[in-house]
Amino acid sequence: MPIRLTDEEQSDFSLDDFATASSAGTDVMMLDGTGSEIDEEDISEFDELSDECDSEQKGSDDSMSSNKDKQSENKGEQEPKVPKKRGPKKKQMTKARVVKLRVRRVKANTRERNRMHGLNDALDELREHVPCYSKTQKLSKIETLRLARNYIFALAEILKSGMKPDSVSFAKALSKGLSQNTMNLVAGGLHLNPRTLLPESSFSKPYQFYFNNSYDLCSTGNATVPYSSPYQMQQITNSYSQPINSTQMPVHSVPISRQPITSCQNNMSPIHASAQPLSYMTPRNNSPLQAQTANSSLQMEAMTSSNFLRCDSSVDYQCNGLGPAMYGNSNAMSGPVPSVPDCSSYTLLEDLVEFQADTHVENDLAMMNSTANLFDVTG
DNA sequence: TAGGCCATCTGGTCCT
DNA sequence: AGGACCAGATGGCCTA
Repeated sequence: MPIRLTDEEQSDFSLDDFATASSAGTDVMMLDGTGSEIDEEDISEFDELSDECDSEQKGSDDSMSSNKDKQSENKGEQEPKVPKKRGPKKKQMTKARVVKLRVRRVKANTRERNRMHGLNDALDELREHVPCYSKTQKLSKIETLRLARNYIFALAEILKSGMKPDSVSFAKALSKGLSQNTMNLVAGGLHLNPRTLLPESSFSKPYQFYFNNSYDLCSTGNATVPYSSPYQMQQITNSYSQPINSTQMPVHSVPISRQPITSCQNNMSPIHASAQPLSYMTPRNNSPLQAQTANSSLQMEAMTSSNFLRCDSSVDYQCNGLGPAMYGNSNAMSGPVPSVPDCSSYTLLEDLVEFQADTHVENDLAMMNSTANLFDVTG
């Protein structure tokens, strides 16, 4: 039922009343002296109208038309004649028109507010589907979008390469271009020491030691024994992000993962044996040796840090039957590990996303396991 | 206290 | 014509 306002009633109808009626979906109709509805006017006159409103509020008793007349008279005395503006003649401003345009503006504001709420709702939904989801510490809008972009890239790379990245590389891929705070969240979500995501220049001395000494750890789980076998290096193009400038190397070398993805259910033979390693696994602007040693030191840091859990452990725990004890960290996993669906059935990115949506998580452990499951993708 | 983030208002433009 | 969309402006809140 629309609200019908006569000329007198319009002046008593406050903006709050308009807002209330508008948000309630109630139409407010303006009636002229004869009781018929007033047509809406050209909104381009709103500035002029506002000025007139202001002058009205200042207590001028003069009518608007006489005000205009006075203004034009003054102009005529002081300034040379200005050629008339083209276009339709502006209609005379009346109180009803002021109110009417105001109503239109209030309606538009309400629509805009609702539109932004819809946008924010969608963003909230997106927040729930990227790593590091937390109800208490929400990611900002821009960080959410960046993280989602990184996440999509990372998952796409996994699907493309069929190779399982270690958690540090995965975390670094997710953290590209994010603020330090969000980086910390990413690291926390993957149960890594946030320092592992710092650029190597900011490593403290012990980390620099690892960086300078090319340790490599066997990813089968024993954190105390350096992996001694030489491994292959391969030149790849970093397609994950554009180099900052052309003088910085667009080509990186990374070690090929020695642990191809295996089937969750039956430990089938390694797949994608000839697959390309993940291009985003390499720290940017590193020499091949730096890439190798930095990656190793990061793995060392991740595996030896007693306060942080490697995400890999849950992957292997669930998919290869390896328990967390294999990582020499008895505190690594606490409580029951949620059951894992058949990872071998997740062959498409959509399935991955759907899987994570279905397994919407409420806490870090569940989130970690859910994310960890995404490592295990079969072609 | 400066800076980041956010919600809201606003007017312009585009689309249906 | 009306609504959707966009970007600028503004003020409030929070945090380092």
